Amino acid sequence: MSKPGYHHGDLESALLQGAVNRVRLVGAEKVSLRAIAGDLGVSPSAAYHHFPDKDALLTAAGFAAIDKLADQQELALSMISVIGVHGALARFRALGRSYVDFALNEPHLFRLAFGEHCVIPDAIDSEAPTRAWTILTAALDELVNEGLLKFEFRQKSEILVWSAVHGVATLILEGKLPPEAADDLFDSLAHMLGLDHE
Amino acid sequence: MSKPGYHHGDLESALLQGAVNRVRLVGAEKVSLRAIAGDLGVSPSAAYHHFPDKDALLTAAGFAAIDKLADQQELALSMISVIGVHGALARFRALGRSYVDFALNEPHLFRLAFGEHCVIPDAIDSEAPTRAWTILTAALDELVNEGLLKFEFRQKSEILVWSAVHGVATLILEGKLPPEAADDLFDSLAHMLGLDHE
DNA sequence: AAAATATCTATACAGTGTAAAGATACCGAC
DNA sequence: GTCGGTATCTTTACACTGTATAGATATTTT
Repeated sequence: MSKPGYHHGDLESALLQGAVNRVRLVGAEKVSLRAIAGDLGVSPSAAYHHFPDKDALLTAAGFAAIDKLADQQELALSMISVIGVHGALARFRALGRSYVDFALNEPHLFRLAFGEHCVIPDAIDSEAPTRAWTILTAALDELVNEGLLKFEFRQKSEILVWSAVHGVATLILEGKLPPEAADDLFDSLAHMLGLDHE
Repeated sequence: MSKPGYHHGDLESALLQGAVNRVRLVGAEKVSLRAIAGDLGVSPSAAYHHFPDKDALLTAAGFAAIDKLADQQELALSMISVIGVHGALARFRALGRSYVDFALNEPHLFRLAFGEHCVIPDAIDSEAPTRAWTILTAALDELVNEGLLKFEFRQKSEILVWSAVHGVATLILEGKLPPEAADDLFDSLAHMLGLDHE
């Protein structure tokens, strides 16, 4: 499936992977199609049989990055096996931490994923909600089920929590807030949602 | 100061203004230095006597955009002359609205202002806080003075509020949340800060 | 007035995305 | 199997980009 002949075999996914790698290293604005093609030992024009243009390839890479974030979040969740109240709280916090950590550890992928590429039209009431959204709602559901979050606040909590966590992640990333701001924010969120002690 | 001779007279600020205009229209990634120079009837190389490279010019344009946002916020604030409790609440909300409106009305300027250009190192406890920060803290101070916001929550409210508003603005801008999410967020924030009725 | 300096132009070069045409390998129909 | 069609890849070419270098022109200093 990856024999080096005239035909590559699976150039499409190879290009995508190459694009992700390059973006990861130097950022989306500085990756060149020719470099990605060069890495694969392939002519620059070859890409045009699999993607309409460079922008489309980067967009695909961006969606891959979104998926990587979701993977990381699920991994972070899976590492907390505690059940009950403490588990729900720990998972809630871990969700925020993994989000911010991804932004700081993979700044270029994070920027691509949430930049002007990868614009999802009307996501929240879309019929195919994004994985990140599903993960978040599940965590909030757990908080409600444990009696930690009042049901009447749940709906609007979705927007508040995602916005706040995404905001603090990007503001730290772009140097507008110091790294400690993340934990402060988590404290505030937990407190204001009424998730404090016990 | 702007006579069309061999020497332009004030090329530096003209370039900056031209850069802002072009970014506003097509986005930072698609502006070319040559186009900006062309608009001014000037050779492409001329810019290099005023900015080290294209990136520096865009960065300067980004800081100009940050200033435009602050202008817009102050303008929004100035239009609310009510004093007392209701005034404090209205100003708090107007601050959020103008932030989100700027993002939606000037998406390209907003992206540039908060993108990887214009990275301010360690902003929050910097000795020269940004105007946006000053404006926000003033609004929160007013809430405290009016007895609407408990003093013990003020400090962390700064981070929470800015993060949430910035987050919802970018998530709406990039199609991850619907436009109505902004008002929902303001409601949540007001409610959770204890700023509800009366 | 002459010399020094700042500002701008002209030219050139390497690198970019991508369109067009030709080469090569695969795949299904006979 | 063989043949033709098609998908895939290469070659070549073009317009465009940022920017380095060297020369022209105006301004400022002496």
